[in-house]
Amino acid sequence: MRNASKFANIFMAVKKERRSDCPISYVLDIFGDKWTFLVIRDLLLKGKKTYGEFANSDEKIATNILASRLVLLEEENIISKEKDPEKGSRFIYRLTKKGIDLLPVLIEMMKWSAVYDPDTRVPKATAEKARIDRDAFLNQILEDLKKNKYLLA
Amino acid sequence: MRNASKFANIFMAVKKERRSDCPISYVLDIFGDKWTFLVIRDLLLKGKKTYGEFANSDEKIATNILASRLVLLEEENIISKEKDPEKGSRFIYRLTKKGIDLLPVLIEMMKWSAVYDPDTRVPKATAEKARIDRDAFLNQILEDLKKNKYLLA
DNA sequence: AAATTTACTTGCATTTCGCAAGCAATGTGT
DNA sequence: ACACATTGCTTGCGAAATGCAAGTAAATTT
Repeated sequence: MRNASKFANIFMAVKKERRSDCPISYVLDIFGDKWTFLVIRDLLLKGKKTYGEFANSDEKIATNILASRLVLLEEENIISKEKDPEKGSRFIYRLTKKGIDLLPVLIEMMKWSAVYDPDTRVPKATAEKARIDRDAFLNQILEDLKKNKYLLA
Repeated sequence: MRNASKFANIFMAVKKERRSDCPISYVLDIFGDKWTFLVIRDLLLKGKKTYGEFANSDEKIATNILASRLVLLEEENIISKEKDPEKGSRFIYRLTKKGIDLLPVLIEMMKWSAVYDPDTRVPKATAEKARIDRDAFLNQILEDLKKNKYLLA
């Protein structure tokens, strides 16, 4: 099958090949830009669920970028997409287990920013709780997720 | 001081303004690309210390990109740079405390990849240890760092 | 003093981003 | 039934970032 890749390039979306077999690089191959992790944040910590809600984030992601990232995240099985049963013109995006399991990464990012961002908006008490008992903090967020409560909502 | 920013633009490097006050966004404003975290990985987990070593990473970063990222990381006080006392044509890059404190983020990325990358190169035993006792795993890496031993070297 | 090592810089083609506008499907009001 | 709004995208295009190859400069070795 010599020209299999050339064939695929013409007729279908082709997964970019990874740059190395390193686990850090695996994450960056998916999340190595300024936007993709923000979508996860919105889903996990802000309770956003629709295209319009993502598009209205504080950071003002461009709609074409947003659309391409949602496709990528769905292809990677990090999010799923379904029609809103209450409104067919709307779609609900959800995190899969693979997506929810990014929470520890986000929490460590938050902890780092809480320490080193001089203008952090992470409240002292929140930073303390995350630092003192990380697992409890993490489980609290997961519990809240089931109840539609969100840390950064 | 009305035209302070215009003034600064002409005569000096200007920090890009942040997109929001969100702690995740703070991290992404610095690390939101496919390369910057790899430099941290090389310093923290591979024991690389020089420009040439970074440039020879598996992922083959372009030298102009590498140079720009090293400048950025130094500006952010995440790394420091000094002449190699044993060879003046060479520079040694080191992580500051702020840089070393990114280790938890890297570890969580590794853990996630160990679970979800079907071709992960993280050994089962390593993944297990990181999962069962994260703090011990983290401290082990920090101890190893002092002895110039590295997890991914 | 020539050759090599090391750390970059420069020029240029390619890719991605970012903004604004447009479009299609569904939903709503009259 | 028909216009208008909402929602989720797509398209076009200028600007910025990336990626590659080649070049430069300082220190080191031979």
